[in-house]
Amino acid sequence: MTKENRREEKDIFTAYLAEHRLKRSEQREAILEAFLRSDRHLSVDDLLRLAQKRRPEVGRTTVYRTLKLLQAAGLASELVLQGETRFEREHNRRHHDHFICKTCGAIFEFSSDEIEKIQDEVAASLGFVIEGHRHQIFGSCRACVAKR
Amino acid sequence: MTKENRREEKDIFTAYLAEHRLKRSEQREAILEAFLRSDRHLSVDDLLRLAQKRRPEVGRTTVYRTLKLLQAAGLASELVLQGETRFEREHNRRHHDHFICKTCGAIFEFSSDEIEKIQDEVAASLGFVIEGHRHQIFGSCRACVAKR
DNA sequence: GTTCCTGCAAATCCTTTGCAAGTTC
DNA sequence: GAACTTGCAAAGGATTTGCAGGAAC
Repeated sequence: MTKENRREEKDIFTAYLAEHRLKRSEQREAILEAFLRSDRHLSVDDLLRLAQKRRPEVGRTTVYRTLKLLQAAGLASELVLQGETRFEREHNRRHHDHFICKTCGAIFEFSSDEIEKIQDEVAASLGFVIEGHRHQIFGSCRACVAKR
Repeated sequence: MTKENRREEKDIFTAYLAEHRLKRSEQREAILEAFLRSDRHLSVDDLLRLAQKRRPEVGRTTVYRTLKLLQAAGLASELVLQGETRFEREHNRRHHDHFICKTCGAIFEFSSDEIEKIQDEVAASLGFVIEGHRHQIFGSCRACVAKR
């Protein structure tokens, strides 16, 4: 992620804090910075470790609390993959779903307009109004298949 | 679910127990019976309550343990919907995915060969071998939309 | 009789909350 | 200085595990 993009998301966070009469803090900055710099799907522990590299005194509780703020600000979203809770960037990202390699644990993203379209049709035929969805595929990735 | 089908699944469970040198028990029977009689997506508590109607002494621990056995025997599968763990019958059922109404909490099942097909194509184009998937849609169901 | 099951209580794991001390505005 | 934030420790909720007594084979 480029520095300019991080700037944009930091500005959004600053605006979010101001709007809700919340305060900035070294911990929140460190957590957000670590979150933005990583392009992976982070667990709370991952993020705690990354944030602590910068500021060793950051506590796990603060990571949980800051993640809630980031979600409320539209910067992060939570996903549960194979029973594990993880977080990814949300702002300015196209909707996508996930493919998880059960062998190496890698997470890939995919998206298909076609699938979305059919999904909409299926929902419409049942009278449903869609607010969101989650689509996860499990299996083995190219590299792991090749190794066998 | 018909009596004959329940018979079939009970036989499978009996065979599973025999094969693994495990024993039958009143509790396991009561839990399986309750599980099969219900066509809903059950939480552990739901199942505990249902099983206790028949045998009040069934404990929560046994429900957890029996559900593990049912999954291993291919009779039950676990799904996590909106953060809640639930179980549904698995044997002889066509693959399907879930639509969850956020307003009334109802769970509907859907399936689309077209979606599966495109999903396979997407996976193939990335070199993935699919072992399974989970596809959930959230929104409002027909009844809840009509009420507004 | 041996092996497996059960329920309870205790232990775990993950996440949230209460609180006193420290920061930000 | 008032209001917010932090980390710790404690509390919560869901699930698992150790164990002594009971049931199945």
